[in-house]
Amino acid sequence: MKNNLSIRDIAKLSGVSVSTVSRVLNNNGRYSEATKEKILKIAKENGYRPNSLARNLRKQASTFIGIIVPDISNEFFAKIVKDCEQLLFSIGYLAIVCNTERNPELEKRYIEKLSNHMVAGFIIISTNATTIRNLNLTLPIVYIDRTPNLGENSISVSSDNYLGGKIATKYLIRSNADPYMFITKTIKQSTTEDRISGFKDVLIKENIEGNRIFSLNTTSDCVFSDLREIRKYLDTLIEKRKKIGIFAINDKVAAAILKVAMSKKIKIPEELSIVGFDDISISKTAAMPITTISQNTSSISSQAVNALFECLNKNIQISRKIVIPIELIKRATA
Amino acid sequence: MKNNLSIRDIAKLSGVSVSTVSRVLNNNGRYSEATKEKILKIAKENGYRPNSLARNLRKQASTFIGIIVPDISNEFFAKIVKDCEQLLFSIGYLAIVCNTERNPELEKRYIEKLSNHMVAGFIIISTNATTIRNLNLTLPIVYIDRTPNLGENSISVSSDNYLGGKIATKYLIRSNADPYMFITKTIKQSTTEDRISGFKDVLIKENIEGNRIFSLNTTSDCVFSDLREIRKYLDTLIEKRKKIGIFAINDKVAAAILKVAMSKKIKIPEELSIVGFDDISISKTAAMPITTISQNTSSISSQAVNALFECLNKNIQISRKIVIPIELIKRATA
DNA sequence: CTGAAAGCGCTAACAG
DNA sequence: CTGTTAGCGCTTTCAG
Repeated sequence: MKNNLSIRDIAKLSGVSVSTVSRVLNNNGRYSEATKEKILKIAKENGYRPNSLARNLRKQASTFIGIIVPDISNEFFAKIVKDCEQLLFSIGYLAIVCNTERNPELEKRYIEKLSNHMVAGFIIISTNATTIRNLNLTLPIVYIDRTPNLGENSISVSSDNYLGGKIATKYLIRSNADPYMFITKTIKQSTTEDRISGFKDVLIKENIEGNRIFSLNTTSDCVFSDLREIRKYLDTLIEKRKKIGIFAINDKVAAAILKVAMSKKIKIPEELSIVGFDDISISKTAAMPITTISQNTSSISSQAVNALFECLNKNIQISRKIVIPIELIKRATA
Repeated sequence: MKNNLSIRDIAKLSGVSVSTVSRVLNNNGRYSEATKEKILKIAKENGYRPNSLARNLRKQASTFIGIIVPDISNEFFAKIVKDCEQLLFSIGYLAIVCNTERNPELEKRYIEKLSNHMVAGFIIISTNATTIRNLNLTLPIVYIDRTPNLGENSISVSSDNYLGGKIATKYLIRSNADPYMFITKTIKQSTTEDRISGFKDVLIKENIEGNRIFSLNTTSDCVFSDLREIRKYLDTLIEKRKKIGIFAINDKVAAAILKVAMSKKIKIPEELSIVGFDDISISKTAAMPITTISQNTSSISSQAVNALFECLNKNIQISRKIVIPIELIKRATA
């Protein structure tokens, strides 16, 4: 195995000391051009690879970043993880990805394990904040999507969910639709709460009354497995013989509503307008392109990585709340 | 920072030597119950975390596995990466995830970087095999999805794409449809090739003639961005006034065809049958549930992790080709 | 410009 | 049952 060569072997082979080899390999100066050439040549010939573990140990540093995420098979999360990973790699870090399934116990175990001097910092996507607090970590952490209500120093990056909720609702009202919102069963999340707040605040401002939020007894990931509930609610709404406007908590729910509506031959957007949230691919692949509030995932990722990078370099824990603008994407459903 | 305590600090605090602490921490026996209790207590009180980097360095081992994947925002890949990651974690490994975008240069850089004693092995999903060969790695590698034609020892895990192609085609023919296949522009991949072979072989056996493969000038990921080509092909086929059966290279393409067909009011499955491949979520969320060949992603992942684990433990490079059975899932489109 | 030596935190002989 | 010690591969003073 040529791979097992150490810096000492290279030193021996080149007839110099290990420190010289190290200096050459790290471009630390204080060596002659001739030795440099020689060492580099020998290192290359032998396929020398520096042992990053040893280097990290010596430098008391790590080139790993832990990315904690509920589930990368969720497209929205996958995009963010992917972007973060690629940005991290471009600045010399590697991403250790951990799927927690929103299981707080598992999440805790991941974070503990990664804290064992393995990672330089964390990017934590959509977490339950409470589990983190107990670990009294000193590593920099950037939270994405869900903002934990920690008083401590922390960085959070998320879309302007509140404004998104408002814009979607206003748009529905402006197109003369009677606004309703469809949400799913979900653990209390700041993002969802914010979208709902946006919706409610517009209703108040416009003096629209009544309970206009329909809560589906399913999660967003399973919304397609049983459409009967949506069908029932839609029947209720259609009876009113007014143009209906539905703000769906996310694109999956919007797509499910669209599917039911089309099977009922409801005219979209004439009789029913739908606005989703997230702008994931389903809003393009659905039978009709779905109007939605787009989250700028690449901006989220780059802001998160930048903030983390800043912490890492300055070696301080900064406190910052970064809000990423959202955008209404007008397509066919509203 | 309590985190910075080392084993030596714990030793000092407990009034024992480092080796005793090490033995206790690793359950290596040869210590009294009393010292064990004491050390564990002190370690806990001080929030001691063993430095895994140092441990790995000393043991000449790594608890990282590199997962190389084109793109985790592709649902099929995401599922596999997620399953692998979770299985790896359950046996004590952490996954370093690398998105290569099918860029051979980037892929090479990732693999080189990870080879620097950082990872114990690789899971490489859907790669261009040629780039690997040059790196003469000694680490165990499991290939998923795409089987590189390396003569060397290597492990590959993939679905039975050939049989999948055959089953889909036979099913179409048995339901009295005239079989055609829709493929996309893609780099030469063994998986795609196998599905096509399956299709072709059935045609030969059934004495069905003519060029029946329509090649779309797009990639699967972009197939929805311009449906005109599909529309055109569908027009051509429908003119024949026979029941048409389309085997789509994957579910995304199937969903695009379905979308176009529905907008043309073509009766499905009476006039047109569609069978997809992969069984990703779009086949459930589409306007009509799509009949498809299901790839058992969890089986793929577990076989891959098992094989890798075997290599890691026995410290040998085994050679094995694992083929995962596929399954026809009958839904509404065929 | 170069080398010797210390030591990052840990494990594993070996000696007692 | 416990301690001493060497050393994993590397970087980095400190001397020369």
